[in-house]
Formats: sequence, structure tokens, C-alpha cells
Amino acid sequence: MIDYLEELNSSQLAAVKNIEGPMMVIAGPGSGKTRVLTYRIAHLIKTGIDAFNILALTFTNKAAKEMRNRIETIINNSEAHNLWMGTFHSVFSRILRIEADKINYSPNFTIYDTSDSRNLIKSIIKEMNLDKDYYKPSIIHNRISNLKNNFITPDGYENSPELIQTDKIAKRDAFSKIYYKYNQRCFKAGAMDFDDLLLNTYHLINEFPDILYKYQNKFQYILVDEYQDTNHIQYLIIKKLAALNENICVVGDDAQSIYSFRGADIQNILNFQSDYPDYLTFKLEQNYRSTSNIVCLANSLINHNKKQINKEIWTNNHKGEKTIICKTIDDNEEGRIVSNTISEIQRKEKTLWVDYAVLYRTNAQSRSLEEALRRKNIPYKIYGGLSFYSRKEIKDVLAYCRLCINPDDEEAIKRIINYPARGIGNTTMQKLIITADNLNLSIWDILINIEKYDLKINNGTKQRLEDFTQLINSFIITKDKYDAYELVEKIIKNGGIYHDLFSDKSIEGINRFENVQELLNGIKDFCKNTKENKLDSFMQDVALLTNEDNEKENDKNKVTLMTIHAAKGLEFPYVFVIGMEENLFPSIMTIDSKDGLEEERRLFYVAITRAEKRLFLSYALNRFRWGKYIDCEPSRFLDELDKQLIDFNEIKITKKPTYKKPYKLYTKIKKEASTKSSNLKKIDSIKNNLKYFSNTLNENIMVGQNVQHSRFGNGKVIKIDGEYANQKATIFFKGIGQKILLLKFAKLKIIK
DNA sequence: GTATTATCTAAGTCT
DNA sequence: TAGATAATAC
Repeated sequence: MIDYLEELNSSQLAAVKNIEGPMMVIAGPGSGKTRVLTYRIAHLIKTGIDAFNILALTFTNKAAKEMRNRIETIINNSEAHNLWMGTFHSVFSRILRIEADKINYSPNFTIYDTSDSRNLIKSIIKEMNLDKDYYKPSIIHNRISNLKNNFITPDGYENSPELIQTDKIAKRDAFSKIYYKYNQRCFKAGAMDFDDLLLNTYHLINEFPDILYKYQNKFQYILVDEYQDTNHIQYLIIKKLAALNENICVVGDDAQSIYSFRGADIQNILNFQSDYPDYLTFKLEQNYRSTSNIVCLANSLINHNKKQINKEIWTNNHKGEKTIICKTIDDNEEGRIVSNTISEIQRKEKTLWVDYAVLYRTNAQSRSLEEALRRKNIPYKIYGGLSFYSRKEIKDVLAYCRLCINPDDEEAIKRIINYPARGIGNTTMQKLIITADNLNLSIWDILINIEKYDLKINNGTKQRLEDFTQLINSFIITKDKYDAYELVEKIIKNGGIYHDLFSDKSIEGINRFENVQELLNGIKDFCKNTKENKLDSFMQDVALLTNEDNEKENDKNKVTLMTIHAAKGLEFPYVFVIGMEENLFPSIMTIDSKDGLEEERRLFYVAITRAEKRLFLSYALNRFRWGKYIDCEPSRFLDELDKQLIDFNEIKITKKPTYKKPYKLYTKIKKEASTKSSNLKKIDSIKNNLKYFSNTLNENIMVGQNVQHSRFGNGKVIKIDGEYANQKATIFFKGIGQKILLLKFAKLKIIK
């Protein structure tokens, strides 16, 4: 057994050993916060507290998983399995599924993700014939989400002249009606959105004292990580749950609060102090992560913020190198410089790729980076952006699955009632929705009793609807007979998805097919690893999954590309923060308000403090944004950094290559080629361009070579067909078999 | 009702 | 620029 208490410094040890009572740990970046949390939980269990009685709320599911594993090794038994540990959303959805009947939901309720919610709002706006210039789904949704997070129901909204006035001015008089309808439709569809998971949990424990009591007794020890990023509802729920025992430990850092847009409220830290007057504070101020230069640089930045809890972050680590700020001509050059620098350091210092991270303010910035890294054959992985689970083909398959579990799910029905095309169009769908809405029933209720209602549809359409109902029913009937994998396989085959995807031989089509295959593989793994291998179990938290939750083995040693938000809690030896420009970072949306600006500064603080050994900052004078080049100015944050800790422009600006930007060239060609124009001259010139393009990107892949593919792993090239951009390689992958891949999309790396 | 093409419009961070 | 929507032809 590891003697865990030996590995802590005095303040960490004090925080770990203080078992009873309310306590707050203020933990600077790199100060061993996760260590304190894991050791504290391990210590609780070691002193005889039952793991069943511990609740730990983390910020990501990945963090929870890692922590659980570490606790398991520390305490050397499997008791850690009994811990309740996860994000607020996943823990609360688990409680809600157990207690669903109390609030008139089925335990199999659906979780609507952002796009489900927005689609629903969009159709409500359409049904109400509202002016879509004033009623934009995303704005309405944000507003609803904000209200929910501030605990304001539609009725509460109606009672607030102030809120009503705000919407009146914005010409959104019908807002409260939309809000009301949205809730009603979610409920009827047996669905909760992300905010409902919190709100309904609050309702549950607020209105059912026996349930509150049950969980108060169960969760005798509560730990909350990243407390600075909890919102008001989360605060209220924790407060209620902890009220009986008051054994609550919150861990956070006000300087790293970066989620106010999601309702996070630093006020929660102050509330904690007034709620539990006899609380104890532990400050972790020693940074073990970064060089002293980086720690001082971060301090010099964050001192510009007015709102702060007093603390002094310091380190014993050696000085290290200065931070480099690099000016570049445009975003493409920025990408090139970053990738050149990475490969240079990698060559000199023999590091792993996983030691590098490139961080940015917005997801859109990843593109120029990707291009540069690919050109240098540097393996990378992008986090965030379009998640695997938000791809159309994946959502389609999951919509079938959702219907099997909860046929009332309106968004799922809308998604697939005509996918694959079965002749049920918009008009029919509108009739169904309106009838259901009028009768206060779900669409499925109408479908299964279609004879009973006068929908004014012709017999052909009616037959098609009946066929659809029959199809879904056939899955529902057999859903307990098969495990999740078998059932989804049946759905894909019988539902016509397989046929639809398989017949599409375009590049995108092949890609979609592969994605569905990957989903199936994921479900197969799930079935192998759990006893509860029915579809119900698989679907339970699928809406709460993110890309990080299904990390692949061969993704491990890669350069990380992610937003700063996503990088919270992580650390890397080498960190690049790109796009240090006004209007981008700080974002243009925040520069008008002091609070907004302070939050952006905290965000930059988070970015800086991810770095262990070296930090590189860069900005471009020109950036391709919103379809055109715009002039940029360096970020004001750069001026706020201590100049003594910085070297400007140490990286030499590489000579601009003479070729045009391949990406642009390619999209242009794709567009031209698809217009089927038979202008010979044009095609000729396109061919020449493509030749150039494919030569630059494919790095001369030849028969017999060993190559690496991001998904399939290592393989050998057997055959190459086609010309230029249409070049296809037949490759044999170990353990997977033969695949035909289009070279320009396959992102192959030659292995020597 | 469906598939294709032309036009318009928005543009952030995440569970 | 890219995604959504409107317009058009089948």
C-alpha cells in the first residue's frame, strides 16, 4: 500500500486529515488539488467511512474516472466502486432515474442535448408563426437556460415585470409563451434538457422531504471539485444535501473561474462562508507544476484583476526559460511556426508528442493548426469541436435507439420519421405535431392510434406512418431479448440505415459509414464490459458523453489541440497559446464589461498555468475570420505580463512558401468540379492544380509502404488507384483487414 | 414529396 | 467560410 500521507505537504495533509465539518480548500494552479481530493477520499475510506456514504462531484467524467482508479490503487481494494462520483449532471441524472416516478417521469427519460433543445424551440417558434428575426432559437435557448439556472420557472418569469420588460424591449413579447411551451413539450416527450437535470433534482429534494432525507443520510460526506464553477442551483442542491451532516468539502480557485456564461457564480464561495460560519479554510499556494518563470508570469497577469481572494502562489521549482511571444504575419504562418517549433523541440529533447498542447480561445482556430501539423507529419488530436456524438449519422442511429427506450421522444421522431426517406414529409409531420399539441399527447400517442384521429392525410401517407410505427414497435418488442449491440445492429439493418449509408460511395458517405461502424464498436465494448448490457443502460448517459470519454488507445501519444476551457485541470510540459489578439482573446463579446474582461483574464491565467516547462504565446497581424482577412492587434493581456519574463520573437519567422494555400485551392476545385461543367480547359487546369495539391499532401505514398492511420492503426499499402485528388489506396490494417481509403482524407503517416 | 441548386446570414466558451 | 434556408425542377 502507498503511504499516502507521506506524499503530502503540510497544508495538503491538513486538508486531507480534516474529516468532519464544512471546509473550503482554495487551491492555486498546480498545487496538488486533485491529489488532495483523491487522498482525502482514500483517507475517509481508510478511517472506516463506507464508500457508499461519499459523494464526489467533479467537473468532467474523465476526472472522476481517473480519480476512482487512483483511489482504488491507494486503498488497494475495490470498494471505490461504491463511491458516487461524477459530474453534477451525471450524478443527478442517476438520482433522477431512480426517483423518476415522483416527478412523473419514466426512469427511461431522454436527455435533450443543446441541438435537441434548439430544434424544439425552432419548431415552437415556427408553429407560433413568430418573426424569426426577433426569435432566434439560440438566443431563446440561452435565455431559457439562464432562467432555469437562476431558478426561475415560467410562472416565476410571469411574476417579474423586470424580465418581461427586457423581452418586450427586444421585441420578444411571446417569450414566456415559448418558455412555457418548451417545458411542456419536453415533459410530454419524456425528456429533460441539461438544465432540467439540475432543476428537477432541486424540485425532487425540495418537495419530497423523505427523499431528501434518504440522500442526506446516504451522502454523509460530500466533496465538490472546481467549486468556483458551480452555479446557483448546484449550490442550492449541495447545501440541501449537506444540511444534515455538514460534512462538506469544496475545492476551488476563484482565479480560475471561467464558466460564468453557464451561470457559474463566484458568489458561491462567499455564500459558503456565510452558510457555514465555523468552516475551515485551507490554502494550497505552493505550485509544483510550473517553472518559477511561468508562475511569476501568471501572477503578474492575474494581479490586474480586482476581484480576488487574497493568496500568494509561489514555487520552489527552478527558474526555467523565459516565455516567448511571437508575432506572425497571419494565422497560417502562426500554425507553421507552432508546428516547426514543436518538431524542433521534439528532435532536440526527445519528448513525446503528448507533452505538447496548443490552446486557443475558439474552436475555429484549430484549422490552420491542423493543416500545419499534418504537413509536418505530427500526430495530433483535437478535443471539442464537433463531437463524435453530434455527427448527423451518429445522431440518426441514436435517435432510433432513443425511440426504443422512450417512444415519446419528439426530437428523435422528427429526426428519423423520414430517414431513410420513406415519403413522410414536412406537411405530414406538421399535422402530427399540431394534433399532438392540441390534444396534449405525444406524437407517438397519435401514431399508435392513428385510426382514432382525423389527421386529414391520404391513405398512402397513413400506410407509410403505420409502417414506421410498426418498424419502431418491432424494435421495442425485442429490446429486452437482445443485448445493446445486437439490437442496434438490427436497427441499422432493418431500419434501412445500413442500406442508405452503404449505397453512398462518396467520400463523405464512406466516412459516415465508418463512423456508424465505430459507434457499433463502442456499443460492443460496452456490452463486453458490463453485466447490464441492454440498450437501456447504454443509452442512460449517452447524451452526457463527450469526446474525451471515448479516447482510443492509439490516440494516446499525440499533440493536444483544445480550447482553453477544455484544458482546465490539465497540464502539459510545452504549451502554446495562439491567437493572442484583441477581439479574439479577449473575445469581442466581453470587452465592454469589466466582469467579462476579468473573466477573460482568468481564462488566460488558466492557459498560462497549464504549462510545466515552457510557454509560447503568439499573435497574428492578419487573420482569416468570417470569410475574409481582417487586421488584428496584439492582445492587451500581453502588455500586462511582466516584461522581464518574456522574450519577443525568438522564433525566426519562416520564409513564406511560394505555393498557394492548398486548403483554399482544394475547396475551390471541389466546388468547380462539382458543377459538372465540361469546359475542357478548365478541367485541365484543375487537374494540374490537383496534381500539385495531392503531391504536397500525400507525401508520395507508395505500394509496399507501412503507414499509420488515425483510426485503424498501422497497415501496409497494397494498391493505389485513381489520379490526383481521387487517389485511393488499398491498405491492409492488422486486425482490421483491408480498407480502401481516399488519400487526401485518410491523413496517413508514413512509418519508416 | 424529394433532390438539387442558389442565396442568405452569422460568426463563443460547455454539460 | 459554412451552415441553413429558400427556390427550383423533377
